[in-house]
Amino acid sequence: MNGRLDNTENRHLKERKVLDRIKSIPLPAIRRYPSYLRRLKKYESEGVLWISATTLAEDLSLSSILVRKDLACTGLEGRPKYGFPIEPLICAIEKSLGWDNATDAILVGAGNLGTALMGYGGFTQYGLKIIAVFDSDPLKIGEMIHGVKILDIEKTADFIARTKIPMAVLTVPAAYAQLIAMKLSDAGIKGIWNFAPIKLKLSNDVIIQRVDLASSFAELSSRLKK
Amino acid sequence: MNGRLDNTENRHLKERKVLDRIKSIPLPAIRRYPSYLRRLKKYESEGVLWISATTLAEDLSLSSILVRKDLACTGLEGRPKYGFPIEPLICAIEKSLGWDNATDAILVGAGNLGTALMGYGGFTQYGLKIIAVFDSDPLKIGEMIHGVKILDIEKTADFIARTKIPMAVLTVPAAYAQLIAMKLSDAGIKGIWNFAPIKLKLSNDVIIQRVDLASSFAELSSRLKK
DNA sequence: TAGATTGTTAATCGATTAACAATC
DNA sequence: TAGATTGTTAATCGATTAACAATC
Repeated sequence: MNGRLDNTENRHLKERKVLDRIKSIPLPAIRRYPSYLRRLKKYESEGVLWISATTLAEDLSLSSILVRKDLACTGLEGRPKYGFPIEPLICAIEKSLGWDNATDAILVGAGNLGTALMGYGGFTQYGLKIIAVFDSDPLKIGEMIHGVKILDIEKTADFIARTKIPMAVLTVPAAYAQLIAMKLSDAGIKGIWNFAPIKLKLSNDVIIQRVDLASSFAELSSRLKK
Repeated sequence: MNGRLDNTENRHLKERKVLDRIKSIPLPAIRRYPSYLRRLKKYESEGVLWISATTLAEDLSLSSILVRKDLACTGLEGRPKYGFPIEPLICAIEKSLGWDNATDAILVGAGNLGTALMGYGGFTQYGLKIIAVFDSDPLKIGEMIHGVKILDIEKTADFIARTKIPMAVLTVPAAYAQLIAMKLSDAGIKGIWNFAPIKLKLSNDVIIQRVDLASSFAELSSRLKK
């Protein structure tokens, strides 16, 4: 009886701990997760079943303690001497990222950048599924782009409201980005992955993630200068 | 006499200090510089002559102390009560980034992504000047892309060796990225801005800056999950 | 068992924030 | 002068690294 009670309590404690951990995975770890995933999937495809944080760290030129800490954040426990079972580890990381259930998204702007992203292919691996593409060019509307139909950008708001789609990839020219983003926001979008070289100003309940090429180039320039 | 000696010493000390600062500008500051630049240029175009770190910080939703520290790293001194003179401040930041003299670069891979980047326009603002584009597609070779001629990718190594061009923007498909990067490296390229979703492995004297969309999307996913 | 690898607790490091005297 | 803003020195915070007992 006592044993059973202790067990229940233990399980609750453990669940609590896992929850806390999910909430508090440090951002740098989150950013490293995709590179772990890539590597782990490669091992998996080679038939490897177990991997140690030490090995993974070496392959990615990271410190082994860092990798161990990062993996611990997923809540999966490793086995001393063996490391981590690869398949469950992949699942645990994907779950931590929210990549276990594919996120449906729309892509707005079927120009060169939008087309390039559609062709990237890797997106399905990230649990990102583009279910519709929107553009304003009458020549493009109705065409297919990597298996997805291009729809009239005027119908975007309707589409979002109807499908409750949570995410938009924004690849329109900078000059239109703010206006279109506001329409997306009004229609109820939850997150915007913004590729336009503009800082969007929207209500705080829309999450905006910007791909800032200028920052990236600044880093390259300053490293090159040394 | 004494005064003059002191002056010389002072100047040396100051120069020394500036040098130290250049070497040691923290990376996060470097990454914030482009957003400062954008905003400062906007003020400048509006005819504003002086700006305080406080105002700049408010406009960018940053802490004012952070902005003050970042600006201090450029070596430019502000004036209590007035702030910083805009034009010299822009110059100081550009200099810190190495954006004062335009960096010549080539772009390798004239697909959708490469074309999109050529059309971005903002690049000249970053002191990046694409002077040649290379591709393997015979249909593209000889064509113009945003004012730059597309050359045969086979001629890349020659071109680099001849022009001593320091930087390459790599926008080829993932499958070719490593091979092409190795050729660039052998030809003497100093830095590669890598847009292929692949971690390049090159000798350490080539500086590689990767635009990692997976990391960016991971951040968005995890923020959206909360 | 011995040794490698884990998870955890403590130490270090670097960036951000706070406090405040100097100054225009 | 008074008040805003600077530059600098100290405190806080969070991430990385180090140390080490637990364990397969």
